[in-house]
Amino acid sequence: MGGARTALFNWLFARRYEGQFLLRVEDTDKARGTEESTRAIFEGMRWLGLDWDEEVVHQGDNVARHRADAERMLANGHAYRCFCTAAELDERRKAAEAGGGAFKYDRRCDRLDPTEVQQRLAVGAPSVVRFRVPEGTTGWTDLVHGEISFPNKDIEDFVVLRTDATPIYNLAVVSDDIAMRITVVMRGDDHISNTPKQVMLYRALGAELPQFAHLPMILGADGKKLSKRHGATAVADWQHEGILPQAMVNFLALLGWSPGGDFAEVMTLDELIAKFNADGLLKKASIFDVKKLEWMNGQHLARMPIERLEPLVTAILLQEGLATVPELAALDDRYRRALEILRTRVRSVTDLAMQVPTYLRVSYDESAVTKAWSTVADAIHVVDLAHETVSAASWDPQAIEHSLRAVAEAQGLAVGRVLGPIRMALTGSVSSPSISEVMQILGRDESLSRLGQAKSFLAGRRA
RNA sequence: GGCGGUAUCGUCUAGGGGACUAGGACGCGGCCCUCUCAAGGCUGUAACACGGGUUCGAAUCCCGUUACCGCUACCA
Repeated sequence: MGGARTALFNWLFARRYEGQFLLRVEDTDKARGTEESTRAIFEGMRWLGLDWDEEVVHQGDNVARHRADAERMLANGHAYRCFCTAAELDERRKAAEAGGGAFKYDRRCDRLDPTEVQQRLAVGAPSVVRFRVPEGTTGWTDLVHGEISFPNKDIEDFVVLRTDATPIYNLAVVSDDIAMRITVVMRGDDHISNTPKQVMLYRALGAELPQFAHLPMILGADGKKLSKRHGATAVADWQHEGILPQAMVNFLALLGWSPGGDFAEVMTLDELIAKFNADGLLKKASIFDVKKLEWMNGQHLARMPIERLEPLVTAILLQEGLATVPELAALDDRYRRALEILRTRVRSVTDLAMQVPTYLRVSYDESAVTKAWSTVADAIHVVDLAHETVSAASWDPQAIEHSLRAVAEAQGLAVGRVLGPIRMALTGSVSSPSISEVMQILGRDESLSRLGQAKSFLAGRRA
């Protein structure tokens, strides 16, 4: 989710200011990224509607340039060869920490005589390339945080090229950003401490600095960084929960960004693009509030064009085996009418789909039966009454409902005592849209048939 | 440990020295509407982390403390 939010902000920023949004897979560390996870990222972005300009760049394809950049720094004095092995460094680190101090590389290889370096290289001694951190302080103006600076003395000479000549993240990123002519870098604020190193690399490589914007993290309900433990953490998980992409985008956009002042929280993508600005970027980490996401989803569910909602519901219905194509076709325009009256009653597309089968067939849930038809004799009486009314009258659900109410009043019964049992007969449930709406969608024949079915069921109960 | 970042209702936030008895949204409670369930309307609950300054005046500026997070790798 954090990655999705970061991508969204980059995308919104690019779209708002008519820039370009570029996607790069940072796979420097072969052990990390798998093909599957990058595919999940692409799919998640597509689902959210975040399209990118230009072809995806794979960092791994640019290793030659990363090396060349390291060589350049070696040549212009911004970097040097270091022959200390990882094991040696480890030992020194441990020793320093045991003494209560912090370890910092002592630059001993920087003091090596040039001929000594040549000799070692000649005999094939393994080495890494280290960046020579200059004196002074390094800072930048962050779009989110304003001025940030670090004393260089707190930064050790860091490795930029490994023993196997593969680049370290910080070098690869800077090298690629320069090559791709990146002007704005928006990323998680866990990168703030990396930034001074990158700033130094830009300078050593003779490149202009991009603008940096460090976005706050997204946390789980417990205030800890979002992880698998928090349940649905991947974009696809929410898709399967029945969350709409536009709701997700809307929700995510408001996590760490605010248009400021009084504003309506439910916004379309276009509205978000129009309002998005760097000023509204917030500094504080925020907690992923599932309840609010669900509310937001309900809002979008109720507002989106019905013709876009329908196919989403159909897909779930078919996939879950809750309905068949002929069944839905038989419903005809009553399908959309059903969706129309149901959409304000649910908060997810899946919940909406679950409601549809009621208009295809009835089934009685035992607990609903005991609740709605608690007294069998009364239930029979009411259902029978309804059956008579429906069959006698001309088909006008509204009028029928009115006459049922009239009957209830005449007999001194609360309206609910009459419509409740009928609702059960019609929908097999204790809750539904209004009786006349339900009858409208079911139609006269189906309504009659369900009333009849309820009569015989209740007769069986009495016996 | 060092360095860096953050700190307003439970949550997301408005606020950028007086307009703040701190506003909105989600959630939660109540009321209205109502055949049920929702939706909708009205309403209640609830916060400036703490301590010092600066100032006539501080949620807003400065300093410190605390808490949380990040970096401190031949991870990204």
